Amino acid sequence: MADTRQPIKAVRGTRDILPPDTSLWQHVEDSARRVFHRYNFHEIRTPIFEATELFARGVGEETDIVGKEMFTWEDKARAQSERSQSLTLRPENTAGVVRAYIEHKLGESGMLQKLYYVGPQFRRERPQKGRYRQFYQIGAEVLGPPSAGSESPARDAEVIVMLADLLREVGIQQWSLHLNSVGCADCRPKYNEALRAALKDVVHTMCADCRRRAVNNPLRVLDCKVPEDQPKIAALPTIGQYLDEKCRVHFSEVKSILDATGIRYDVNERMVRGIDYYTRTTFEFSHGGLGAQSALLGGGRYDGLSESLGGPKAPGIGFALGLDRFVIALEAEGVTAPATAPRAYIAPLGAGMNPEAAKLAHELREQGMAVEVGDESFRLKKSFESAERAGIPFVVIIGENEVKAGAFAVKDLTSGEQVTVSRGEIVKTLS
RNA sequence: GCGGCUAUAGUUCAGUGGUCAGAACGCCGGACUGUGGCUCCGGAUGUCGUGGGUUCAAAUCCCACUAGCCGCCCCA
Repeated sequence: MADTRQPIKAVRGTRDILPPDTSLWQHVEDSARRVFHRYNFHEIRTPIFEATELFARGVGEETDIVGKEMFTWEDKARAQSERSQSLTLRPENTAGVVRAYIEHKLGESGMLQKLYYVGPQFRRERPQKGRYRQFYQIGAEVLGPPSAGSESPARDAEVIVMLADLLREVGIQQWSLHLNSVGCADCRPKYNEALRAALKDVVHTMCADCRRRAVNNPLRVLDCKVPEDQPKIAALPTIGQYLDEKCRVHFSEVKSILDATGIRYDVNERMVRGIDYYTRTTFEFSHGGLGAQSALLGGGRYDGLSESLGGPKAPGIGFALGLDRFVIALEAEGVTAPATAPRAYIAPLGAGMNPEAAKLAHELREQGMAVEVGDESFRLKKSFESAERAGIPFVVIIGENEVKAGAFAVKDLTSGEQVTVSRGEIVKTLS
């Protein structure tokens, strides 16, 4: 038997989010839902765990996420009717959404699907500020058959504009948008080849990290922060030079729409994304003051994902926003959630007054008013202090005098004024 | 997964070998027996992260573990 005095703690990389922090989280979630609905997005809820195969095929076998960061277990068969299978806590939600799109044949409607989700994701990384093993994302996906317009650069731009709206709505001001195109299945391999060829000549003069990246993932070399390497990196070929005609046109139309809507962005040809499925447009909104985890949200187009999961052709674009980091950014900018306190504190005074207080509280709550109730054992001073501390503007006293008179004493804590009102007038007095 | 820093009251922290571990804020009680904010008085804060070791003696030194933070990798 374990020592029962030893309290059990939240496991590494997980945490509790408590009030009043939760109200800031709700502020972000409520804002997101509001903004998304303006853009005609609808919520989808997919399972928190899926077949491991989904992420292996969707996110990419070679990615860090799939290679070393997934919570995976073998779910053993316990009955003849069950089969054993490998399951994984979702490390991201796009694969699950596309799986659902395919499974429910949403493309058959011929309509563009505009879906958003809110929920926990799981990655087994080293925890840090703004990086947790259970973290929360808000994301959205636009996908559908090409005939529904899913391939249009207008979709890319609309998603990005929506995010700028969300940032404004929520109150984040110090953001920057980084934009890139990573090309398609035709032109990206050509760029990769060119990059490898160029690196062959200079990589031996670069830092140890770069020498390793040049072999594993040449695109990552572009991310290097070592000052001495910068001139060499600047001389490497850029993806822009290798985009084919269609990709180039697509990218320039995305930019035109952003220009038309007044969204500021930097084209960053060195921006590399960690998930295999991205094609053409990729983007990232970042925020200062987040330290090593500066990315607030990121996304991009994934024209081949549905097919790689065995589905129909269904080009799409989406993003994921890290709520944990988003909230840190909000705090850094001093954004606070609108305060919510009950309207009145009902203070029963003296033995036998609890039922009277409960009766009044119930009547007020039935009419939609939020109220808090003290206890007949409290001295009045304690009731007033409790109301004061909770930010409740009115105290309603119910004692012997009030019951005899058939009225309540109502004190406005802001003005200090106290009046006596009948049961029938109390709602008006408190409103 | 790698490197570094850290862990003492609810919170922010002081305390680097020697009576029973401290401050501020917060909390509780009283002055004020049915009236908050200000003031004054009093009180409790705690297996000093966990487990070992060294020592006559450990919050303090050593080791391991756990957790957090910073950076790397990577990423939301």
